[in-house]
Amino acid sequence: MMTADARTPERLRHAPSWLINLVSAHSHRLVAARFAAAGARGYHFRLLAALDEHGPSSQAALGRNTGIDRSDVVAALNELAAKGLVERSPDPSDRRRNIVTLTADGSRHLSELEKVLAGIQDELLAPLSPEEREQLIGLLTRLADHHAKAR
Amino acid sequence: MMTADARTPERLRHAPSWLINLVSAHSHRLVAARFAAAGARGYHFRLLAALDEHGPSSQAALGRNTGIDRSDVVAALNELAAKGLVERSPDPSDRRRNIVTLTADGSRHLSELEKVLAGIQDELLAPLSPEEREQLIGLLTRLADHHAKAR
DNA sequence: CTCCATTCATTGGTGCGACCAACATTAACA
DNA sequence: TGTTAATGTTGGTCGCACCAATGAATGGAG
Repeated sequence: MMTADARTPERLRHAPSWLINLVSAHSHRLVAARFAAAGARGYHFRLLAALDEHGPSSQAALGRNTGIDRSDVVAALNELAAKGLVERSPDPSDRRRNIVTLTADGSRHLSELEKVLAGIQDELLAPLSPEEREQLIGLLTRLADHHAKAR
Repeated sequence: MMTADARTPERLRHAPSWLINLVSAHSHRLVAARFAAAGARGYHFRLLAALDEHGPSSQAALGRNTGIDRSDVVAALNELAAKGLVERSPDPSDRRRNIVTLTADGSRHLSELEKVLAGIQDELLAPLSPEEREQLIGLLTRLADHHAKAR
């Protein structure tokens, strides 16, 4: 389960990497559980969101836009296509590519997942005031941006 | 790879769960890489640290003190024992238990890993000022504690 | 003191996320 | 044209978290 109570080695209690991992693990549990209840997982949401944002895309583009490995994109798309949330068709102008399109069902499913996600944010940040939430988001954004640039 | 650049669906860019995951993924990559270079992984460090802190312990106690599932404790201890970092001996006063002890080598290895970890913290928080680091640690600690109590 | 529930170590799974290597096909370019 | 690069796909690996079941051993309730 992993809590931060007695079960955390003392030297780790204040190590940022540990704290981040703890909170991340918790958020991951929340996401996994709620998404599973909706018949989805993280990769699905990311892909659907990218499709909704950028419109029909090749699989390679999807990988780039979501940070998901090409090979994992294949697997996740198979799952999404099996559920009719997404459609794959060959790109006539480049026969290497598939054009992946969001279906109406996929769109609907994405909205669901968005609601689920919003609920999770609230639960995750429950103990923080609105100002503190802003602070946290700001700090994390800076960390993320910094490390994103670095590679 | 996963950066926060163009490759992040817009609706996720400001979702705390996403940010936390991004930063966590980055920290995880750092930890995994550096620990692997030292021949270890996260579970190893946690177990060694718990042993150093609480002294010789049963495997169940180790699981409790580290938040690692009992079954995973077994596997990780096998690896540590194979490297002579840890020793398993039957508890004479309770024959169900093993008493796990940190060896001198284990102690040395733990110190190494501690240095590695310290370096990672610096790198992870590089873009933040000392005050901001305190802020972040404080906020994360509150989140971790909150969610730890809740279960 | 006996029976039952609990604890313990262990085995063997599952799932998710993140990676990597290799391959055939197709495009782009020098 | 010949070579380099991109694309989709297959088939792995690893780390972390978690679950179910089992046999051995213990402790507590009656």
